[in-house]
Amino acid sequence: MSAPTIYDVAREAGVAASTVSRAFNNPNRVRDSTRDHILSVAGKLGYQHNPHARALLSGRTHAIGMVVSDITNPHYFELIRGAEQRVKASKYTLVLVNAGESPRIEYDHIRRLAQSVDGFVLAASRLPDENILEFAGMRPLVLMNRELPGLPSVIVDYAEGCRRIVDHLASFGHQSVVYLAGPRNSWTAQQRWRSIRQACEKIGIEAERIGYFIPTVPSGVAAADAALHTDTTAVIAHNDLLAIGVLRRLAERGVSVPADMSVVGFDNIFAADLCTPALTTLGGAHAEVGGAAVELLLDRTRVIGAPSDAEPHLILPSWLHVRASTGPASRGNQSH
Amino acid sequence: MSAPTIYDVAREAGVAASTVSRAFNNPNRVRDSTRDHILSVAGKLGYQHNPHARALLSGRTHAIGMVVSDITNPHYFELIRGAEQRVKASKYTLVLVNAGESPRIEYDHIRRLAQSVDGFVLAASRLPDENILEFAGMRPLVLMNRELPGLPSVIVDYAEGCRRIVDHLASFGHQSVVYLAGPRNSWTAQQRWRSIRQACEKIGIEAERIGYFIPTVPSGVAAADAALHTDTTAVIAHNDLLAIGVLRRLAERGVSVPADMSVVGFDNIFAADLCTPALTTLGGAHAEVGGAAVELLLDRTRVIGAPSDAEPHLILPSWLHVRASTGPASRGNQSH
DNA sequence: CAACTGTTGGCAACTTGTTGCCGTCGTGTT
DNA sequence: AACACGACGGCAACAAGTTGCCAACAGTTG
Repeated sequence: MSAPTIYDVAREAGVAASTVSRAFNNPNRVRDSTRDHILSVAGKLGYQHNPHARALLSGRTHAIGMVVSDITNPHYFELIRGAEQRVKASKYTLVLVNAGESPRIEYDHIRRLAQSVDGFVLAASRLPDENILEFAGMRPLVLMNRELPGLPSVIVDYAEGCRRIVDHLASFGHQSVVYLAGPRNSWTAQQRWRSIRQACEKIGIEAERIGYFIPTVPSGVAAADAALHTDTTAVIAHNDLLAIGVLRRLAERGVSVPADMSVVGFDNIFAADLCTPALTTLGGAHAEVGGAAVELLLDRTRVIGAPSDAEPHLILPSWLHVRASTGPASRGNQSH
Repeated sequence: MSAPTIYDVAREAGVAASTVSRAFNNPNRVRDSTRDHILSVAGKLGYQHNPHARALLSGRTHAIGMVVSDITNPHYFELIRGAEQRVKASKYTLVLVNAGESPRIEYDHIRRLAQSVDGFVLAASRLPDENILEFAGMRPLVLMNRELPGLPSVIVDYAEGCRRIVDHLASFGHQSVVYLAGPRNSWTAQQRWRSIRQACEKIGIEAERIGYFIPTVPSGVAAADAALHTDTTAVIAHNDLLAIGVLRRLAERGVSVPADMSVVGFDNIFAADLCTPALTTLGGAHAEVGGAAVELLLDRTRVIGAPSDAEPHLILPSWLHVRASTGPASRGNQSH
């Protein structure tokens, strides 16, 4: 009726339960012939490890958790795909949890999951540093698109990317840019704003940040309206979803893109190439970020407790996809 | 050092471990004052249940698994969102696993997860009936957008939806439609083709099915090319991703939509409204499907073993979003 | 042939939490 | 005052594995 245990296998194979256990975990502690016999009996009975019993003693669950701040954001697709690809090659299972842009939900989920997985990768976590460090003390943990001293992380090179965006806009004669910021507690939002400002300073154009926006299409309404209150000719939206929302709103309000306003996004999601006008956006090696993060995590679950002195910080390349939403700056667009 | 156990709590509180256990699980088996004392000691020590130890004995894990056939398909967003919403109101955790359109991966994942969750919801499973029944014997299980006699399921009303699509196309004067089918092992693909054919028969227009396509944008190339080999004036793609791929390919080949060819999709994903021309597509109460499936599952994890005689089959409504990709049939488009 | 070494497999203790069963204690009833 | 009963808490067995330690055995060496 219920699932067979090692005891069933042991009885059937005429050995002790401990021998069955060793046949699986410690193959060279049992003779090859015995081991083959046990494995064949186990196969015949359809034996499967009970993950709970195993985890109870060993503390290892052969699962790793991937926490994404919003699973409905297509940006994470490539991250997830890359992570899965890498996990598939190991004996681990990837469990996904969605924080839905809520730090509280993210916190609760991780806390609950902490005892059920061997480690975490956090994608663009919205949690404050203290919380992340708290979890890092419980399980190995790797950050994606977020940095925190002492913890391993893999990020896309947004600093360089922001420079490219600003250079691109400057080359079109724009004298100012507005950054439509992502969530307040998003590390990438901080990072992008800093990089944009620095790049602007360097070449002598104005930079302004507006708001904190939830990076979704509907937020584009508020973001676009706020941008129109300034007299900028170029906006950089925190991500493509927000940028697409901005494009829509601008169209509604009769502002033509890129003639009156240039718009840039981040992530190069699939829809960026579909909207009208097609969106200029910063892409990156997202799948590689996912894969590398899992790679680092698996290293850390094997050898435990290397003190977090010189944890690796991988920075993977980004590149600008220039499409139709950016163009030459208009002169004297004071009237909105 | 390591996490406190009930034994630590018991020692600290001056009671037996069993009393601590009962204080949590069976509150009226211990006196209120004792219970309060235990809970306060537990709080002070930061005690947390070890889910593995608990699961080992009770078999309950307070987690439910949601398996989606391809997490990068935006169609599942609403399903996931609805499911999460409903789960949040319970004490359960939702773990997502992605099958990536591979039945083998789906099978392995479910098999591995089977012992770690209290039940499953399968979204548009690609597994053969036998496998699903096998898993249904192990854990409570609810199907989304798939039907299987004896198992509870929640589906969108694609039958009615297909009728609406066909009526819509017929009202534009189309004399034939081609269905660009989804994966061979997709129940919805079968169901849609059957419904389309019946609807066409009823009103006397031609229906043809082409291929089995992986429902992604890149597959649209092959699908569009195949459609152009016929002399139809209207295609119904298995989902919006495929439809968008078809739109792209048609544009590449200079076929104008909807003048030369009408295109319809399924799911009403967010990009359907962005592409050019905007896509006519069948939407549905997807979030409600997710919520209802979880609801049914939670019912089944509480009361176990009601024999699967009259399991509920919920059918939630669908509706057609008419956009720019459908229009009057062209006359005599024999030349491709 | 005895002593030594290495391989192999079994026993039993251990992981944490749950639960059936039993003893004790206090209160109420007759 | 004796008895009965219910409430409460403890003991110990149990879930399904893992692992330290020991014993048995085979093979090698002196």
